[in-house]
Amino acid sequence: MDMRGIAKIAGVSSATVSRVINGSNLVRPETAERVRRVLDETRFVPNGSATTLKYGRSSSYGLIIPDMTNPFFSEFIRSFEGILVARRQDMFMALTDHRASRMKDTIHRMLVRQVDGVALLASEIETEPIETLIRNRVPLVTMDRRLAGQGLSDISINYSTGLNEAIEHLKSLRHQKIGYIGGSSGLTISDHRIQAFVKAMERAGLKADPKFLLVGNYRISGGEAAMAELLTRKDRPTALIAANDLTAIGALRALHRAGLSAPQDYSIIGFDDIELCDVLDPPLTTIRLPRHELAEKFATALESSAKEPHAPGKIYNIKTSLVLRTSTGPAPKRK
Amino acid sequence: MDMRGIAKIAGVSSATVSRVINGSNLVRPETAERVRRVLDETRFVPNGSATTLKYGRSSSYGLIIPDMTNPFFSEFIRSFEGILVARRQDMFMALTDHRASRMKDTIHRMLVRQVDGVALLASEIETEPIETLIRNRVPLVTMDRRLAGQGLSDISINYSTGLNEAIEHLKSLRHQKIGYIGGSSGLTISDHRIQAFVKAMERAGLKADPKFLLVGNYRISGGEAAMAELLTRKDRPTALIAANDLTAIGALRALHRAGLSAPQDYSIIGFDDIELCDVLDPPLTTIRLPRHELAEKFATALESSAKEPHAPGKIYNIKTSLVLRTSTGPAPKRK
DNA sequence: GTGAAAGCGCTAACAA
DNA sequence: TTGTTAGCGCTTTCAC
Repeated sequence: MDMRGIAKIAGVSSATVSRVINGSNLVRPETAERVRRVLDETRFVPNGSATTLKYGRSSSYGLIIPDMTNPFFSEFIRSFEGILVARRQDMFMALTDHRASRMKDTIHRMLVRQVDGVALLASEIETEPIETLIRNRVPLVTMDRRLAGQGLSDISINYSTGLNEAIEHLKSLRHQKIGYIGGSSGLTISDHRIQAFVKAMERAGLKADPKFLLVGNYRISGGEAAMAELLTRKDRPTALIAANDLTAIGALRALHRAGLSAPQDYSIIGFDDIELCDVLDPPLTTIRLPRHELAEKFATALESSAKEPHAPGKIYNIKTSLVLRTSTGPAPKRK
Repeated sequence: MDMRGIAKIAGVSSATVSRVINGSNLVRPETAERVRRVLDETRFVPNGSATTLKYGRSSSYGLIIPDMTNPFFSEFIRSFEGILVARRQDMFMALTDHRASRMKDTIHRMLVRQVDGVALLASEIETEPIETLIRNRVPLVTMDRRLAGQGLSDISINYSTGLNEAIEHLKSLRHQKIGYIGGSSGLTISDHRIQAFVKAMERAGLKADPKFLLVGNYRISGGEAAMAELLTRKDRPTALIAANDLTAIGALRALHRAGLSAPQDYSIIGFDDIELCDVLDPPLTTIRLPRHELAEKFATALESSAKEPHAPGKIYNIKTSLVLRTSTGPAPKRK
């Protein structure tokens, strides 16, 4: 059943049916009512691809995520999807599994689908797919690339607010040697995080000892390996900040396996504030990156670029803040 | 740029361009080559909505998930997405947040998008949205409803295999009183699980004491509350099987809070085998529901229904099995 | 206030 | 082997 069918039953033209469906006010109320009744009775479902073809817009957005396994992303998706539904928009989702090579194909598929914009949360980004989007005039919003341009916006993360709080907190607990377990090397987002850490340390008048800057992989395994390696050393920090919560959980595990515990032996601070933090033992002190706000900024940025394709993109900022739980405590008195 | 534009540059008609893109072999190789060069040079992206409109199929599927927070679903999505990508199909994702009321709108949006089928993993299912899909001839695949029909298939879970193993395992550790913490009440999937538990107990010659059949909510909170309540009683089981891993994790937490631990004081078995199980303390013995296989069956079922809309749907079966870790041990000797 | 008709970009039947 | 053309279902001028 199409609009012509509805039109025939209701004794009007398909133009009128279209007007009724789209809430145009140049239809006589009685006519509209008659059409609406037929629409209901037949449970009419319009063909979206015809609308998209005609209209040039699909009212759907593409979402590209590196990794479903990280709860940070699943929690983001939940918020993002909720916001889109409220705006009557749909979501195409694609996963890159951290492989930049997957991106090209993914972007192509989204272009074919005529998405009105793309939210890109993966950090493994090459310039080519981005140029492809720009060339096709499809707005793109990225996370923490700190670059904007025509049809290109970014949600930049202000790590300093949370990190300053975190380091002040540790300092007040008499920690002097504070280490950092970073994310995968080679990603700009990892660079941003570690730079922010070093800067926050300096600001607090502490030394960010290069020996205490370890590398992880944003997963539990990376945090566990880094902490385990650290425990084999003689000279060690008394507190650690991790690049994300999974990394911190890994560090906690390594501690546990070594018969140690937080916060008695080490203070551990994560980053993200995934729901799991609250359920851990000990509950994880962490730097919160507000997911719902992040999702809202993505949606806002996408929509405004989609509406005004010629307006330049913007850089949006999002603050982080410390969430105190019990994985941090006074520095142990050691030799 | 559309196919007509490409055609003009290459000096052919748009039909030929279409043939080249779709790999038709009735194009002279030289012509095809010339067209392909233009396609590359202009980085042509076809308009998928036109194809969908013409063709009546969108090569995309809808996926409806109740809850991103449960890692079981995120792990499923990862597999499912991978399978679809390999088949050059896309995925529309929608979340119901466990509310049946959201389903109607969700299904409607998917119909508008002309999806070729819907994978429905939510358990809160009313008949109306299902009928809507059938009426519109869109194949539907559900999980553990154990119902099939025209355009309707189901992936049924064989709980018995895993549960029998689990209960034999507990029995061999001298557990006699085995309890069960179920999922949300009122869902058929919860009924299937508890019935399978009772049956497996009987099969092992043990009594499934109704007092030891508790209710949870498939989340950590439900498992924790149920276990906490259990601990206030005098007469208690020595082992517990949970309706999913999150429930088991909750039970573990409650134990821990009460100063008890698994497997010394209680043996705990989960269900699903999410990745987290391996990282818990203690690592959780659980009944594995193989996610990748589940995703493959969904994809297979969808594709075969989409290809042959008139063939009747099928019921696919999927087995479960016990994964031994260390949250289970010998029954403690008590009074 | 309503209808007729063109056209969005693609594909497939038919013609050449 | 290639081109012409109709039409998928919708929206939107432009006439009436």
